[in-house]
Amino acid sequence: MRERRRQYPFDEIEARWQKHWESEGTYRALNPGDAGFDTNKPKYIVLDMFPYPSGDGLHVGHVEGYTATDITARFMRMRGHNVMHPMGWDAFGLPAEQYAIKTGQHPRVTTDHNTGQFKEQLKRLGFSYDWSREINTTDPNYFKWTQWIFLQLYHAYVDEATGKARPIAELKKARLESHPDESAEGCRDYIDSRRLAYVSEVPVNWCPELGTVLANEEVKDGKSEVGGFSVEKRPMRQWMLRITDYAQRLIDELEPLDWSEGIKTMQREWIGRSEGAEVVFTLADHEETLTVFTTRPDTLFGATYMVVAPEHPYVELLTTDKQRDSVTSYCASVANKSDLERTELAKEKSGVFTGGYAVNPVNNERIPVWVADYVLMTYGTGAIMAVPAHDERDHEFATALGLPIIEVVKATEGAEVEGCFSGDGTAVNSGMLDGLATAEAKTKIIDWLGEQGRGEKKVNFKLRDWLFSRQRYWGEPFPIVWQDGKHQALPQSELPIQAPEMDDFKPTGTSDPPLAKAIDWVAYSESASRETNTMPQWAGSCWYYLRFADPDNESAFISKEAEAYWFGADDQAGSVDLYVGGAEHAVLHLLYARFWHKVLFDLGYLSKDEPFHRLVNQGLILGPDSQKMSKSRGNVVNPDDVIENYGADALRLYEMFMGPLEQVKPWNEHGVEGLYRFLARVWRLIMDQNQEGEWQLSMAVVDSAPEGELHRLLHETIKKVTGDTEKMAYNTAISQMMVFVKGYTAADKRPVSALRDFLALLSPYAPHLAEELAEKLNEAFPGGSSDLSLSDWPEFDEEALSHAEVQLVVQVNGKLRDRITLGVDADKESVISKASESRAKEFLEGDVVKTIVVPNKLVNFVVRPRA
RNA sequence: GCCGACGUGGCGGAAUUGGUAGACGCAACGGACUUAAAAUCCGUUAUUCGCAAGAGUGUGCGGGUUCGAUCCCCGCCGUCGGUACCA
Repeated sequence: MRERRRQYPFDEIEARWQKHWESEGTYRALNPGDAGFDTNKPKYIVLDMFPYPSGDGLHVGHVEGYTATDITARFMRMRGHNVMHPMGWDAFGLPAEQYAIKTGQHPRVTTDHNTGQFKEQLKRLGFSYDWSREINTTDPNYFKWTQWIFLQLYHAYVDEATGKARPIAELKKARLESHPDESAEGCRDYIDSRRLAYVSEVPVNWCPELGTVLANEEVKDGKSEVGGFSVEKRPMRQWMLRITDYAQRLIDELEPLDWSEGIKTMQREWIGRSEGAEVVFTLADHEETLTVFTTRPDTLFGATYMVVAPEHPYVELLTTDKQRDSVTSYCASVANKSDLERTELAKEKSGVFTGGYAVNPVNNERIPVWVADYVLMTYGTGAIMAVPAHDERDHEFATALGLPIIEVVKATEGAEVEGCFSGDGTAVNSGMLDGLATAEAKTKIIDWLGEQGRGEKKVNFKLRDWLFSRQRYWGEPFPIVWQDGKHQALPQSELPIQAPEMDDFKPTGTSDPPLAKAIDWVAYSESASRETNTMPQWAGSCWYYLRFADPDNESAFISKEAEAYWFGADDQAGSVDLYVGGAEHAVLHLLYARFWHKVLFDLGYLSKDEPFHRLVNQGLILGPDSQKMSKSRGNVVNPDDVIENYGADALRLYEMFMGPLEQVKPWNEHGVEGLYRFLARVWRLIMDQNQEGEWQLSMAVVDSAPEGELHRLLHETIKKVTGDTEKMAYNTAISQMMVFVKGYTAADKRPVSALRDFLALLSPYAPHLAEELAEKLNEAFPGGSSDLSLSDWPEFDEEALSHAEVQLVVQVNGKLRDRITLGVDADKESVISKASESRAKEFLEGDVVKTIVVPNKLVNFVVRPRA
């Protein structure tokens, strides 16, 4: 291939236009207040999920999503929008830090090198980014505001009455009024317990291999999502963000967004709302009570035992001397298990009897309390009532350990159930509930429990608070110092808090972060020392889309004017008009970003409660072997090679032509060639080679208007490409452009106006070639606009699409028998008469029972053969 | 197990308020141009029977609704993604 002659000079063309766009600032989006800002233009934000600039450079998966957004950005620009299409770098992160540990090279150096390489590669693809808005999460001018947002979280709480965040100062004022006698310390503890950013000593996911803790969302199947290392539970004092206060809103406010149902469902399930009741059990030999959460309070009569989690605070209390040894050793063995062992590998349920008993409030029966690791301390109350007849887990446990099973729900008739029935039915053996359907039984028992003061309705969520600190060097330091064992926020004026220069990035080997080694830095004052944890990588990506609107602002994270214009100018739900990225961020990034956005909205900094209006997830591109691309498989396609051989336009076009954006699809080595040939045909549609082998404008290009078939083909193409580009159905738009080129190549006179319109349609897809050819046309035929990518999108003429005649299908009993041609909108009688004279005639033996005519489409004769 | 998406030629895919299945591209085959090749251009290409005209079959499998089903309904099978003792 390297030796093959180029079919058109894409290398010269592409380099030339990229230089032109850069020097002219062609794709600069203006802010309100900028010279030349046009108030009449509607705004449109097209956003890519910004990349982590890894040392491997750009891969074809990046190119897919970025090309899709680039096409939409260019399309919307041509349709008269002020388009913001920015790019930046999510540059804090593990690989640079690990490289630093290995080589001693500062992560800053690695990061700068990699971002430079990424940017070069992006520019070679001709993406119309507004580079004046470029941001980098590791830039102090950026993370200053990440830290500032953390301070907002720290200084805020959620007001229960409104469900909205408010300044913590308001809470403090109210507290002082309501508890005038409380000690300063007591008040402070109360306030600290309500902050959206708080410190908690809880069992966290500690990954020894990575030397850091991880959020729940970062642990998959008991292993770290990054690297797949094992993770263990370890109690540590860590920063947490109170995302659970937003659980309900994160579900409700998802509704109006233009996201795929699949992603919405994933988020909803992650948040995991479930409705049920809390039931209070008294203990047989103690004053204390044991509260459980259940979604099936109607099965209370079937509760034959209870289970508490091994970490439950009452384990000690409940355990009798006789049982002490076995309980202690059971809890110890559970504590040593990794998450993986406790869930994945635990096929068999295990547990031990504590020796203690609780009393079932509905019948005063004594039921034994067990401790078992199938009950999680982190959900509900960490204790359950076990109804082995109607819960599969309880059933399994009871069966294994020989505990009694009492049926209290009868399945509705007809449905034969095997083993354990966990569906809805009719209550039996349940005293006052007998005969009631499950839903009614639930209501009745909850009311009864309420009257007795033994329980109430309750909603629970699976979502946990967000573990927000990491033991890393290469991340945002917290704007926090510790004094006398208490945390204290640093003032905004001290931001940004920068990490100290260090040579040794290695983990400490303990749970202390590497920053703890910078003794001078940690010593903030004589009595105060700095927080040495850093923020997780998600912090910077939680709000970057906001910063693009006002990237250089030094006095605010975004100006009010820029915020109002870009993020609040219309009434659709969600601010960013189009957001494209991989589905791997369906829960993590999108959940966290929505949470921060809502807090900033509540505090009055933003116009809308949701960040992203329309979300599209691009599908994975597989290797030519239909396997996931990976270095170890050796099936990675490098975009640089493709550009070298076929040009950026061909690469862009091929990736869009492969199939629907959202779909997973394999790379085909020959596929790019097909699109390269198409672009060469476009070139030769307008250019010819003379005898010296030089390219010149084709003699076939004429200054006249298209007529007849050519006219119709043009307008069909405008219509199809416009509609498909709107729908992001880029593959079918490209195929229509191929049809156009085929039709116009066959014509020996090619009207320049039609070619100009076609190049406009092509320009979002193959911007370099389109721009070059438009310029060639302008040189020979004055009157075209000077910058094709900023010209107006062509309009189609509905009249040009009409045909005088139309082909109809003739069917007999639904089978295709012939095709006939008639004038458009021919009346039913003439359609039937012509159809019955067609070749379908010989199949009309028998009685025609019915005749169906679909205007301009088909005729179907329903024939019953004569007996 | 549960949730979601999907299943169409040799391959990527197109077509659905139910109305000509296979657009467009790749690959393959045949031809033109060439000393030859590359590039380019033209043609064929779901499958079975047939010299042909034509006929039969065909959108994962089995049923159903309908004049008519790739599309709607019921039941299976398979692939991919997510999730996993959440009481």
